[in-house]
Amino acid sequence: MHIKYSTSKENYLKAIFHLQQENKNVTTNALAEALQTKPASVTDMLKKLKEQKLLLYEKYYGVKLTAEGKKVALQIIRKHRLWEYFLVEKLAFGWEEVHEIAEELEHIGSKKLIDRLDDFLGNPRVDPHGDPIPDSNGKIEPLQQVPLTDFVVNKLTIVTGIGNQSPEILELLNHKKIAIGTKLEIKHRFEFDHSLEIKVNNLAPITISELLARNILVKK
Amino acid sequence: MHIKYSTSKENYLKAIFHLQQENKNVTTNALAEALQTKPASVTDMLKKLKEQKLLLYEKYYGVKLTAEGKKVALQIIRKHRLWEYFLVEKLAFGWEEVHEIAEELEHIGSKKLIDRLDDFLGNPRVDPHGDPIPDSNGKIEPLQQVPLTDFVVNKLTIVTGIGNQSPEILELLNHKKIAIGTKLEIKHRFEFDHSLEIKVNNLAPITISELLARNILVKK
DNA sequence: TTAATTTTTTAGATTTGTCTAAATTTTATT
DNA sequence: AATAAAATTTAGACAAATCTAAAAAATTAA
Repeated sequence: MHIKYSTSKENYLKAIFHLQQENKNVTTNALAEALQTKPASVTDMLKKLKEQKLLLYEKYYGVKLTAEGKKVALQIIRKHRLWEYFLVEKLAFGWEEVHEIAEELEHIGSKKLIDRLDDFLGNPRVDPHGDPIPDSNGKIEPLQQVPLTDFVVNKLTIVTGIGNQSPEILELLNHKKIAIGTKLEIKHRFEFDHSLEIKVNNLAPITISELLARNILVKK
Repeated sequence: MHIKYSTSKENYLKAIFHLQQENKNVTTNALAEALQTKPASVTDMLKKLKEQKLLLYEKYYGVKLTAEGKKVALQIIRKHRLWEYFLVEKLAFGWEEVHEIAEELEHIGSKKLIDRLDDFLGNPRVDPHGDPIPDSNGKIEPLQQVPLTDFVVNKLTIVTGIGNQSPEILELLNHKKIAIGTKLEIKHRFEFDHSLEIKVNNLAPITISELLARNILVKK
């Protein structure tokens, strides 16, 4: 049940889970990129994880987590997000500086520790980045995303998806330097045409149309 | 300055520091025992630590930490004790169950994290076991120890030293199963002859003489 | 549908920390 | 002081995780 996996293996499982989540192909190269390592090392590790029945792997074909692998990944994500919440809420860190520290803390083993921490923090449901925190059993709410048109003014958020995948919208988004993961903040909503003045990555404000805003999905 | 050492190396430095502190000979066997490993492995590691100027080592002679080695050891001890304090005071763990978890947490790198944690906890000066917590610069108060005769009733403590090292007292202590590290609690003080009724390691109470009690040094 | 390119895997090496078994040095005993 | 015992070190091996360079498979392009 509570087998202890190496930090490295835990990181592989987490990276695979995240790639799956984003509907990306979980390729050897993508994993190497995500884990800052070399494709050959990824192949080596996939064979070991398959050995341990944490994932299904047929060479050249790709990878899929087993139920057990998913369970392990979710526990790491739970730990990561609870520690991030702790760092921001209790130790007054900024939300942009906690990721690195949580990358270390997430590999601390004790389940009792993390369940106590969860209670101490008041069982938060989302971390400081707006990502949902899996519960003690690994259950996780789907990411709350809304069209930018429905988001409040003067609150920082992050682009989590694009409503319409046409080349035309992508061209426009590209021109405005908006992509998944970009930080956004609505500064003003113009009632006349419902266009929005927004800050992209904290740069000087720009204006976008309502139609575009309706197709930008943001967190929470 | 802030070189990152492996968990294993940090554990060696900490073990050496503790053995030095207790005025024990820092021998290869003692280290193997403390670290639950084999003497041959200790020799291998000592050569590496010497290489990195964390300690002085002449084969067959023994070991002594350099200033740098001591500094690293004290930072780990600081982290260990602050995390223990956190676990007991904030997460409601019992003081006897936190050591294991702190053994993992003490290897988390960020100095900023530990300084913030220190402030969050109100800069405690001793951990839940009564051991002093080194400050941010590695300064540590000497361990507060008092003769058992001066200790309060009904408060758990730990034997930290023996006042008189004669074979006679050691024979008696041995018979009563009292050694450094043993848990003690005074249950009653008899005014007639100042003898003490005490519990040793939470077993059935026994009685000891004032003379013996004066030679048992306990924490805090 | 071949050929070129990209992706992935294999083979063999390296580093870190560990081990066993044997050799060496130190310490204790007679 | 010689010998026995204990402690320590060396030599050689191993597992985990990584790497480089080369080979193999899959994909893309001509």
